[in-house]
Amino acid sequence: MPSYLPASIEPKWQAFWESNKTFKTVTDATKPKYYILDMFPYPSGAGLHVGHPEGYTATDILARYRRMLGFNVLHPMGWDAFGLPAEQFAIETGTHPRATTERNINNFRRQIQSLGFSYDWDREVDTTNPGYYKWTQWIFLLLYETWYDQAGKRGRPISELPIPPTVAAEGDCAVRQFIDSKRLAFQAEIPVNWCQVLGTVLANEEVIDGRSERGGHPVIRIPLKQWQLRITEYAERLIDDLDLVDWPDSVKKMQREWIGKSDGAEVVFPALGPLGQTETIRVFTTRPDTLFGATYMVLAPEHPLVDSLTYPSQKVIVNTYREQTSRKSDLERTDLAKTKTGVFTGAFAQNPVNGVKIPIWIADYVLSGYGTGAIMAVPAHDERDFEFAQTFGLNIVTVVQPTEAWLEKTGSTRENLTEAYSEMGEVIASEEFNGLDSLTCKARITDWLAAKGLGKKRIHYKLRDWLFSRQRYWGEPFPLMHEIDQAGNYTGRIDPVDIEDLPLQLPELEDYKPSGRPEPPLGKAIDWVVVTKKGRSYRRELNTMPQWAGSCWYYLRFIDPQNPNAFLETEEEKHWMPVDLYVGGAEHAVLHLLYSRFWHKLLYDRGYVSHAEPFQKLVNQGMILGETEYTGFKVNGAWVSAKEVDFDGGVARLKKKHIETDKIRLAEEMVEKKGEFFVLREDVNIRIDSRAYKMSKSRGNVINPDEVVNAFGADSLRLYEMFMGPLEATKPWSMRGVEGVFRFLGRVWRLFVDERAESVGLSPAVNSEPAEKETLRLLHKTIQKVTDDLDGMRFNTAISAMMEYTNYLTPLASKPRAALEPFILLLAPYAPHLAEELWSLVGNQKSLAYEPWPKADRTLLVADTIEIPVQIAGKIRARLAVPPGLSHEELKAAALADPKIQALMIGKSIQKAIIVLDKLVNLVVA
RNA sequence: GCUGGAGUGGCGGAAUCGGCAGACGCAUCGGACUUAAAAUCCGAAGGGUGGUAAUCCCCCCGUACGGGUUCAAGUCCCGUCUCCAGCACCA
Repeated sequence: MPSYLPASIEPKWQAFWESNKTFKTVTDATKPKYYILDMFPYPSGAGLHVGHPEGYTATDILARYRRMLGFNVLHPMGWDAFGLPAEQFAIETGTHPRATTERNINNFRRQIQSLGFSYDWDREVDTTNPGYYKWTQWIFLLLYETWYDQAGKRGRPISELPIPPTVAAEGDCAVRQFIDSKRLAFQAEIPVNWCQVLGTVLANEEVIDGRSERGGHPVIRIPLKQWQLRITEYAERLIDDLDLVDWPDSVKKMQREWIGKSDGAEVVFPALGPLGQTETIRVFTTRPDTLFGATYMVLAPEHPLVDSLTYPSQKVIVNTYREQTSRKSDLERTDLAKTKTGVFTGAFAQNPVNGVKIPIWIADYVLSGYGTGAIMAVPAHDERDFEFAQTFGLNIVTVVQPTEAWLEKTGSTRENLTEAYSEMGEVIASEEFNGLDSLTCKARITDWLAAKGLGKKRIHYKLRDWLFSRQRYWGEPFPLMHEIDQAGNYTGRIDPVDIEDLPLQLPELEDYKPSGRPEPPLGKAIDWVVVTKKGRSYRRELNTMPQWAGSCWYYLRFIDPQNPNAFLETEEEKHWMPVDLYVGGAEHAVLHLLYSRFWHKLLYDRGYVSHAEPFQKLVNQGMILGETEYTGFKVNGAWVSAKEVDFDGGVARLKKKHIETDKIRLAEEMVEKKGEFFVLREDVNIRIDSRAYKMSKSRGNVINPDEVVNAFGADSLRLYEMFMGPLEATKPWSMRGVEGVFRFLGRVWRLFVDERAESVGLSPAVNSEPAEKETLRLLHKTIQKVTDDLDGMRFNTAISAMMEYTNYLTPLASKPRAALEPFILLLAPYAPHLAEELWSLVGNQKSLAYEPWPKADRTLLVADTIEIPVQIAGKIRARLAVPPGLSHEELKAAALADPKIQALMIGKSIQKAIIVLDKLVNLVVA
């Protein structure tokens, strides 16, 4: 019985593509290029889950489609294989991370290849391969050898850095320090996020709510000397150049907010210390227009002036407060946001605009890491300051006139606000600035301050420099050496490893466990650490790079993956860049994409790449959830309605009483829908919880693609993932849905193959007779629809169209090749194995991978008759079967000739007739 | 709290520009084929405790909820609710 058996078709064609190098990409300048890229995976030990192939299938379909359209397509795949999980796993199991990484990569490759993606495997890259990380290290050195010219707004070679004469006069050591302080890769002692459990520092971006993004371990702030990358220099361009790319607005917005540009002024407040000394407090404000409303100041508890400004009488209370806050984690500091805390230092500052004396407080709602770590507080116009002023009974002075509507809504008066008025408005109680609108006043007051030397215009960013060093083993070693003198002490001189000595390979280590202290494990590689070069002795830099390093530039290496002499060849770069379409998960909206853009801009400034932005179009695929679960609740064996229960997927508790309830997983047959909710079939008063959850090992709802391929084949998996819904949407898995598309592929198979025959062969119904007019019309309609939907990445509706066409063809006794063969080509990007099999079955020798894409003939799309609904007062009362292309008058006449309409028109007259050609007739009657 | 996105049959979803709501698929039901079952093929189906002898046909209601604009609203406007995601003392 020659039924549709993917298990016999799919491996055959995968082997064919591999041995014929069908998808090997050769740069061809005579064709338009199309670079279509997936976010390469981290090869975890768990293997592929069904979320991975969602994006991969979408890009594969488009890659295959573009090839058929005659594009020179680059579609590569590789591995982001450095990083914490491999190392954690290695530590737990005692296997070397290289071994587990290799095993995981092999498993991922096997799984990905079993899905029939058309990657050019000759271009595979692996970030842990020394041939790859040689160039990661090379780019790091480029950062090290670059300074940012703010005037020219670009990174330039460090050799071009102008040395101020005063520095030059101080000698070589001062010059070296000056240069080091300007490099884009630099060392600084700063408070960093230290994670004890992971034994490493983490970037701000890797810390979520005071815990590590990976593993959720607690993170504390300690000062450490660390390597950083000066991404802040690129802040402005990273914002501005978002205008150049076709990305989802949400991602652009997230990046803009992460960079967090705010425009304002830095203002200087003189303050009187306890010893009679005058200290200068610098604050940053975005609202200099409210300066007259500043009634107190707040320093972050960590602010350097706190000690010298605290009066003896306040010493104890201030020190106690500082100690308390230092013990709080970032998490606790934000969690306790509801009530503001703080203490008075005893000192007063002078408001520079009106000379008023205002008290200086310390409070942990002011962050040491942002702006200057100090603020002028304007309680009338800032919510946080208002709350603080209320708590401690501080003055509130209104300097922007609230609108009447606002005063009424909040029950405030100008003199007595019930909450802060943070809108712009007319400036009042501000002497010479009265009557201006906030925006004008902001500029005027800034100019006024600048003229008096009391302040200046200032732009601040939330973005911090990128903490780039990690105290872990499984990462790229820094290609830097610290000189030591004969006694073994550091001289302060740092030299890069010579380009010809790259890659600087990771040393073999027996024990790569983090020590739990900030000393990196690489220090244990005694022989590796000490180097003598050109008569100088060095100790190597012991930190390794974060996982992001390798993924920052992999899209460039794919263009020229084996090049031993350069990270990529210029002409190749010019041909292929930028990436035309980049598809991946939304979880990389900030981190990976921001870091990559930063590195790309460095390479652009230094002349190694030809575009300012690497990724022209970006699409985030949505998450695939597990199968929908129906959950009922029981207490002491008795059903409880879901409306009585608090349940978010984990523990279920009775509302108010906090009694934990039993959770019962229910089969679909046991529940039914009643109104808005699902209820128990046996007792419709019991409401049931119904939802789909994120796939996770602990929930046990993970779908392994291998199982799906074994049961239904790769084509069914691909097709189902695309048929589920729009690519960007979050959607629940359904194994029955996979079965549905499998049945569809079976129907396609049977269009060609007679299942009742002895062996696989073309069905006798398939013939070379000309196709009927209606068949051709539907074929071309399908071609049109599938093509349009591919261009718009609406894969689900394209598949629907192909299903409809198949449903039309199935009952036909005669199946002309002219109706079938173009259809194989339409299906090919989605179900390539089946399509190749059918293509060869109808007599082709070659793969269809480069067959020209079918073109819709518009002249064949016109139907003989179309149906026109006729409405009376907006309600459909009749349908007309008419030829297309009738005029307004003809349509109106046809509608009025309809017996049903005539019956309804008795005793009525037409007020107005709305006629949309070939669409509808609507009669407004009286 | 702020900022996005979403809410359509039993389920996933479609309706691309304001013009026939529910395409396509799943689940369900009926029929054909079969000794029987599976598979396959053909067909039905939003709801109505509305009219009718009737499965034909007609009528009413229906895109989270309440209003509005329009000849016409899932689609546009105003307000409310719920869910998802991101951000969260950034001065």
